[in-house]
Amino acid sequence: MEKSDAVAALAALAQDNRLDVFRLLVRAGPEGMPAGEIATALEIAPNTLTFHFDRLRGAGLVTVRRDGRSMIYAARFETMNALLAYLTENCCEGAPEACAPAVCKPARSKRAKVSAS
Amino acid sequence: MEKSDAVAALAALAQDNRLDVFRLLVRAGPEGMPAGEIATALEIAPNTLTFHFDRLRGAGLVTVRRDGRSMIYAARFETMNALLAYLTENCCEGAPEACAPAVCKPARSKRAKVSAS
DNA sequence: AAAATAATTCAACGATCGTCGAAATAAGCC
DNA sequence: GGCTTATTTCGACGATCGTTGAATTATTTT
Repeated sequence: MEKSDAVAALAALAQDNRLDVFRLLVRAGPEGMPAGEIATALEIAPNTLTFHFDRLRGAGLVTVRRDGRSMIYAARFETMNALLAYLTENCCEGAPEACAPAVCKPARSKRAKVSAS
Repeated sequence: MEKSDAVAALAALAQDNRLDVFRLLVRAGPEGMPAGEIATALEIAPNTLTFHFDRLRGAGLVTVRRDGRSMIYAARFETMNALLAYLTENCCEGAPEACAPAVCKPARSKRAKVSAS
């Protein structure tokens, strides 16, 4: 992961609503969650949510697909792991054996009911 | 670590110059580095650097002490580890056994020459 | 005390951020 | 076709961001 990618991912997560959205998507697992459901769960206006999705998507932290009239957003664990790897890598330069790499995996393989925070 | 602390730390790291500063301080180890040395290493104006130090310090990622007319800044590994723990924790809810926690340690115990970038 | 060095403070600036309201687009339902 | 639902687009707004130049404070040196 490049430094600019890391900055983008950090910036994407460095905001209350977006961090909530991402955490919710992580808990929702790889199957993701429709935008409307996220909006009601976190009490964020739909248009504001779109704005945040754009930023998360720009940072590669989220994917979208259409399902009927719903947009299903899902966390990209690959990017999150790359970010964690980048951050730990920086801390361990010169002494890699002292550091434990971080791994981010979905909480559940099957979609599950998730409450807001 | 609280969510607001995590957002603060993420925001502090989500900027090119600040990420560079923090990485440099991590490599410098617990003994830290004088502000002027950082300024020349990264080619950042001293007043601009002060601005970024304030933000890093506000997020608890950095400490300062005075040494003569120099200000010595040092990375706070404790906070960085708390951030990494917070981020991985979010990814592992419901399946903690699937996740490896991240640890951030100083690269060297003794102060060493460090180049920019 | 005067001069030099190291860092901070302050006001200003354009740029980006996060939110809102209103309108537009997209897809399913009658 | 019209009607409803789901989401996005657009323009606007105040707020914060990152940088700069000039002035200031703190400390050491002579």
